[in-house]
Amino acid sequence: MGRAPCCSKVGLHKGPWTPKEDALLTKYIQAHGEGQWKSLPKKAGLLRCGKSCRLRWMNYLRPDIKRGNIAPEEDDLIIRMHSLLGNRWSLIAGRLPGRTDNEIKNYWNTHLSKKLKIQGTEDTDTHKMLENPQEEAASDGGNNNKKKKKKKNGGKKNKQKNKGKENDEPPKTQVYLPKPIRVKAMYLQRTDSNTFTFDSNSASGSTSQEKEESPVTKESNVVSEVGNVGEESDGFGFFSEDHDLVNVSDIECHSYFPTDHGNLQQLYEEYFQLLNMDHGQFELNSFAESLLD
DNA sequence: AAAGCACCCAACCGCAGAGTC
DNA sequence: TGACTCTGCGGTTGGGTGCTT
Repeated sequence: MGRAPCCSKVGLHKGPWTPKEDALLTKYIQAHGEGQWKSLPKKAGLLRCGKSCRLRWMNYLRPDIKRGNIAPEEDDLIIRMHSLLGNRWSLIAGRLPGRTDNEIKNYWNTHLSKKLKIQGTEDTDTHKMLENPQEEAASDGGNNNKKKKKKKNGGKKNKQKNKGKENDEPPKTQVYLPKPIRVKAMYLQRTDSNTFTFDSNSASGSTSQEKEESPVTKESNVVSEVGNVGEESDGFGFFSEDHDLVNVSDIECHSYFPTDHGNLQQLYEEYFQLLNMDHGQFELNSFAESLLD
């Protein structure tokens, strides 16, 4: 596998984006849609590498980005999802509408890992919730070699929150695979009539992992005691009814995402059950197996 | 007031999977 | 089949900002 030349190319800008660059990128994507990142900078008149453009769009400029103020329920979900999935930020982000993997990663590194370390509720190396927090915290020795800077007293801005709900999960008898929903940018596609459309198929997930998951999508929508996470068979109602393109003008981003704690809780429960089920009973698909690594 | 420290987060880097030729 | 490109992911860095001393 070769590596595409990227920012090492001479003459390309690096570092913080200027408002002008943001405007150029946004304008281009609104006109032509996402994708073709390699050629996008040139076409958009940007002196950036495609990778940088993609990152800027995905993590900052996308219209459905929800910035700042991680809600307590999101905070809680991140912690528990991390205990199940480890550092699979994109998967975790996929369950937190409007949040990017980068944001969650940053939030984890700056807030949550610290918090859990102090609370001793998770082994930050194995990502498993600890049964005996005190012992584990003691054995850890308080070293975190990955951090380039030592924190004093665990950080002055560290916000402690009362959790204590890790063992609240009621026993479930049925297991359902989580819906492989990846909340992505609204894929704006130009149509012949010069109107923009939302490509629901692309938006449902296009990463390599989601592609693996896709065969599960249908099966995972079986009616469950856990509760149907979304509406109809669309998961979060992200698709139009006929799974065809819909006019972007009809879309309001916030209305397509689960925002209440109940849905986030359901999502977590799906993962939780998946990871706790008896492997012998089921033939796990590749997605499920990947979660169990 | 200013120097040093700690924190936050946008952005970069390198790797790897998938697709294409 | 292998080389190459495109894309996405996770780890890491470094500059800006605010707090402490």
